[in-house]
Amino acid sequence: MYSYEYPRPALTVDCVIFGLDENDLKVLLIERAHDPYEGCWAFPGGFVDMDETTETAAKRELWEETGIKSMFLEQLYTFSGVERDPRGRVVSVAYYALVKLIDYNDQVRASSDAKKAMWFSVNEMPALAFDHAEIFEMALQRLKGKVRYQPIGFELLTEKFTLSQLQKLYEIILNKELDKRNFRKKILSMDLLVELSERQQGVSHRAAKLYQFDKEKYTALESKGFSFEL
Amino acid sequence: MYSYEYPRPALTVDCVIFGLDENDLKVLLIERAHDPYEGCWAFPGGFVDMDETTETAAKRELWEETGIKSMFLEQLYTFSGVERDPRGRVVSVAYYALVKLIDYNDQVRASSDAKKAMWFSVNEMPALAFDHAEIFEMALQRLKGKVRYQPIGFELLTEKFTLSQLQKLYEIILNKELDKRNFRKKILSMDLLVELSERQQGVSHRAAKLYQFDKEKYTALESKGFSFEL
DNA sequence: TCAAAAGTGTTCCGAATACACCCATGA
DNA sequence: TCATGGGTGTATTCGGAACACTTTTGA
Repeated sequence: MYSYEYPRPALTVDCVIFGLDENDLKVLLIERAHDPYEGCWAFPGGFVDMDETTETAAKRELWEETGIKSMFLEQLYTFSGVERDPRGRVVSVAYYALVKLIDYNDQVRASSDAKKAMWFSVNEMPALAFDHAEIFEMALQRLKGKVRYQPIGFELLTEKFTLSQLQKLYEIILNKELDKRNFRKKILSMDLLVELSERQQGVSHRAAKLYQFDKEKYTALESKGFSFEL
Repeated sequence: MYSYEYPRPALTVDCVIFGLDENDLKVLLIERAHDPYEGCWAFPGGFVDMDETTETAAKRELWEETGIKSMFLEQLYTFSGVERDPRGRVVSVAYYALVKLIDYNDQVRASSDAKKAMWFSVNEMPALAFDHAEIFEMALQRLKGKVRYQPIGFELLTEKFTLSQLQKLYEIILNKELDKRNFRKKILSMDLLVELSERQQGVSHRAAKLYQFDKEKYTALESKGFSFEL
């Protein structure tokens, strides 16, 4: 038992994990096995230990619940509604993460059997536990906003990708169609993509060139006041 | 005494309060009266009560420490470094606020005597307690970023203002000079300002027209997908 | 009459948009 | 040979940036 002179809220983290498949932006949810909200879907999360930051806690939860180790992770917002957890006062620091979905599909599915984790399209979300619907809304808004002026979209793709895949990504996230020629013109003019000598494999049409995002180049440009904007 | 099965970090809020005077963007600091960091300057803040959200707590602290009641207030970031407070584990949710400085100068000064509150130019900051230097940096960056695509700058001015004052505001915050004609053209073309029939008083040169920000109009436009961008 | 800030338009340039056809490949 | 997506250039429009002089007012 731990005693304090004044009462303290419990502190947790919750993670909104975004992944992209062929046609959809998805998030990973976990089915709750216990009350409250038993059977309800919720974002993975848990208590913050005394010797870790909230960010470390978020990474740990992600690892424990999905097997995903390294990814883009950013603090979203701290939710502190007095009644947000029926068990008592719980303040939660929410994070959002971007993962290369296909890389981790198997691990997640493996851990699914134990914990019932599942990817849901952001357009077909089930009812969520606690105030997670609010967290979700904010995470989606943040992603939509951020993707336009920071090259974080690449975190959702594999290392090598075609320009069409990249365009599709933006179309899915921003939820609007983009012109192919204008998109390519703009993205290539930024000089952040490396054209590889490889090409797409096993497609029944002309194979597209593969590209890679050059993070060093981006960091260099950024520090010189360059702004990525789609 | 309050006892828990697992240890819990203490939860606090800290507030970065921005105000604008003639020539400078300023923040309000409080001189610490006790250890740790006695005599050091720090942002106003304190513990979160069990029956209030972090936002409520931030507003309360602001009221207690400065007498300022209503202002723009937004969550900044949650700081959770394990060693950020030498007394033990303390997680702090930081907020930033924008106030019409001249309105509150007196109240703040009144409370100054008791608590030693003082406005510091953001360009002449003293050493800060805890990790408050980090909080400050983030708050300033956030303000600079946000001011460009949301009309929050008006929160720093009085109800009625001249276009030159508004331009000065942006020049101070963004830290660069703007062209007068282009600025006026742009800001007026947004149709968010109401031109009043009044004029400036007591200046020893041609008196400028006074304007007012039309919040209703902005909310209406915003919901129709309008984007404020300077 | 001088100092100090208010107020006002036009030109130029670059970026964003709109738009349609041929090419390569595997089935 | 056909279906499927890959790949490419130009003309137009719109917004941002640069730029200087006249007006008003109180001291």
